[in-house]
Amino acid sequence: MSNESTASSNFIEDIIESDIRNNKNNGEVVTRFPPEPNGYLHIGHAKSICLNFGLAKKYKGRCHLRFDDTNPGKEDVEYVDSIMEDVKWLGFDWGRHLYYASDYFDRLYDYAVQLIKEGKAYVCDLNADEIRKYRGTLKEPGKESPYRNRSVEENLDLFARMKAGEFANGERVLRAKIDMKSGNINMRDPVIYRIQKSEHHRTGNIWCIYPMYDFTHCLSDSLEEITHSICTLEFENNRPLYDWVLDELKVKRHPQQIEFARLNLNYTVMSKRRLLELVKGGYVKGWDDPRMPTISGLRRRGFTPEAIRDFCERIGVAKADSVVDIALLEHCLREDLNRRAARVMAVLRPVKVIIDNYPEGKTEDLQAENNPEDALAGTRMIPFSRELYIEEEDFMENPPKKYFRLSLGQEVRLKHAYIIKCKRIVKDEKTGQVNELHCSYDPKTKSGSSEENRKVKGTLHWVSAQHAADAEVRLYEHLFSKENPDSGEEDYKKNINPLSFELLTGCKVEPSLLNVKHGTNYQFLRQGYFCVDPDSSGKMPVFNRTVSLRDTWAKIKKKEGK
RNA sequence: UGCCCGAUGGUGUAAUUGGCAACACGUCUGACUCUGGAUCAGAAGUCUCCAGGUUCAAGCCCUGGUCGGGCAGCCA
Repeated sequence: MSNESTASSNFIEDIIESDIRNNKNNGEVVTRFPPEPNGYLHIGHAKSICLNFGLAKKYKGRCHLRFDDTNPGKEDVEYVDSIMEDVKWLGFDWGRHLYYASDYFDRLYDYAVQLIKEGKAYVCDLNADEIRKYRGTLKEPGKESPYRNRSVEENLDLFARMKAGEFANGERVLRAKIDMKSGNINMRDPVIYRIQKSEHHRTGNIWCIYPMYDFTHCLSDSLEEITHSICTLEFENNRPLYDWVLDELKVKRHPQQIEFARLNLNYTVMSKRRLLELVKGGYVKGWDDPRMPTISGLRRRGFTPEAIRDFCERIGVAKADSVVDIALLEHCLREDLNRRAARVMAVLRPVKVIIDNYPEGKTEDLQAENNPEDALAGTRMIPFSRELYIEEEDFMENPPKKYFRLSLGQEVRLKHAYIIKCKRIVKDEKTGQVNELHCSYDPKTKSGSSEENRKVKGTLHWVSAQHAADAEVRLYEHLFSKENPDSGEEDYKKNINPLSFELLTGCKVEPSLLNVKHGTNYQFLRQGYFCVDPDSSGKMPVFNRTVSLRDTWAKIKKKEGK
């Protein structure tokens, strides 16, 4: 596992290295990952997590996990728990540095009082609608609120009464007194506290006023002595406000906010709002639906933390918005799984093969390597007998050229077993469907025996019919059929790929797969990587297709089809 | 005639901070193979958004454009 080290540097590291050279913050590097617990983490968060924890590790600093829980209406412990689980699963450790913005509510309140005392904040009685109107537009400056010049005493009194619960939701807010004519709308006397009489998942009902993001975030960073506060591009316009609050309050540590471009992936949607909608609307089976780009979805799909970290490393960090090709994610996954997943044989769409010249009732145990990429993975025995299953698509009555698989009169090797030749087809009289393939085998061609080293073009996977276990297999593809499903012209939900999920029952797998541990990754030979779903039981193993193998034959077919 | 940010092969990032544009994914060839997997070898593809300027030298600096993104929650 050497997927760190020599990746080329990015502009954030340049800034940090320069800060270290100048002994800024005494050369300390402290970062944080600050999720709001209002949804599940997704691969875009993974980029931020890898960045923040990675930076802390690289520069021997630390990275905090802080829940930005200032909006009780939308937040929930369910999300807190899942976020912690996901960060841990990704392989990061915040140690004792677990924080909640809600832990700072008292201090934040004191800071607000300080601002009021210095005449830099005021209680405003305008309602939300009026505030919007006074704010002006992108092109026109705003107007000052009629409540802007209240006395400090009156502001103090009103703010205390807001806290005491004397007013209804929305009746008053606390605003920073900055500049209603600023070109940056965030600076037009932003609201920093609002009344919200709802129960908070951690502080219960003791607060009925809650601080806004712009006030909370910078001060939380400062309180935790963060040095580099890394966030996504949409907060660029908030940076002047971030700096304003810290400057006016004259805090000891003033972290530097640095923005980077969030991750976008083609064939998927990433916004929390969209993901929530997919879950709540029943378009997927939950936050951990294997088609979701959530960490829990990827985990259930069979992704490994290593693959995700490697991906985050490779995509880099920059300020230009971009869309990463999902093929890169899949590449990282295959690369990791290739060296760790045990090979097994599973027939997804079985067709029966009868080897006429193989003795009835005979069973042989054949040795099979578990992973050709890993000598330490060892071998196992798999049973072979007269009746087998092979993959439906591995036989064609009228094969096109370059078809290396089984057809009438043609030979193929059965992996780890013998070379067989197809002699006769038994079809259903009515449907014409192939029921049985009668073959002969050549006893001299047993795998491992050196006498007969005849080469055949094709090698198939198979399972012994009497020994095979039944299994359920769930096939997944991209959730959306368009590269950019949410481009705006149409409802993104119209672009959901109807083939993104396919359920296969009656699959036949080798007996070693009967009692397997949830989450284990396997490679089904010639098919792809699959992992054991939590729905799996000792009676009926259930596998999710994580990702298919690279398939040159499929590519050839596709090309010729066009 | 608001403010802020960005632009380098198809995609994502680099470029010793001003020195003959590189890496990865993808694509295409070929070799090898008891996985049409993996691996190996190779190829095509960017004259760095445009126009000026500074300089012996510009993807990097300056000026002006063009195009793209973000901002008008009592969300974060």
